[in-house]
Amino acid sequence: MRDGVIIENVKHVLHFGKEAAKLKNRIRELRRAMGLTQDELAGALSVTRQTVIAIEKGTYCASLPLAHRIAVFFGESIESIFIFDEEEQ
Amino acid sequence: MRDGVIIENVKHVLHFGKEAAKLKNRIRELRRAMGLTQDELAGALSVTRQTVIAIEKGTYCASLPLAHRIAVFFGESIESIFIFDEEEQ
DNA sequence: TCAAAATGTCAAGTATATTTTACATTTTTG
DNA sequence: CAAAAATGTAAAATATACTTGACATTTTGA
Repeated sequence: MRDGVIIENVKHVLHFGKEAAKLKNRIRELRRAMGLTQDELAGALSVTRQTVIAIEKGTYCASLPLAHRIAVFFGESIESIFIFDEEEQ
Repeated sequence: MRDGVIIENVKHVLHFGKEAAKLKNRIRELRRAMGLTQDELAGALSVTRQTVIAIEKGTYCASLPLAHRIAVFFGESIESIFIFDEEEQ
């Protein structure tokens, strides 16, 4: 036990976007319609491929700035690309 | 020096939304037009008053789900409430 | 068919958004 | 003017978004 020294080492427990579950999007569909790969889209949006994967899968929500870049890139509005499940009471 | 044990205790350095600088919004204006207090708006949006303050001031960006709730609350689109400075080349 | 390209997964780190608490300043109003 | 209400500020914690790197599986095409 070495002198009673305790080092707490839990940096962050694994999270998984609670909100994201409610938020679907049409990104995969739009990306494929343009014949783009995830990597190419990631480049166009200045994010990593992991981010594209996570957002397409709904693992978590895009930030507002990213949502805007996505909307601009596909020439549509944020609200037409991201579908908010209507149970906001 | 007590036996060479080093406990690093820097949890997180202070950040300040880099993106937020580019993102202005009309929330204060819209809130006042409805005669609402920050606290009342916060309640209506299910966030704290601090969050309303920070977003009105542009300290950081709202998340996409919150941006959506704000848009619904004021009956406008996300893009009409949040103004993205156009230097997204 | 088999190699390359595309997609998926996992883990740990960094960045940013949001909360909580507490107090200070400004604005409103009796 | 003084009290109350509204707004501002600050620090530390938690939640979520995004990155990096490494490797596994699926899909595609010569």
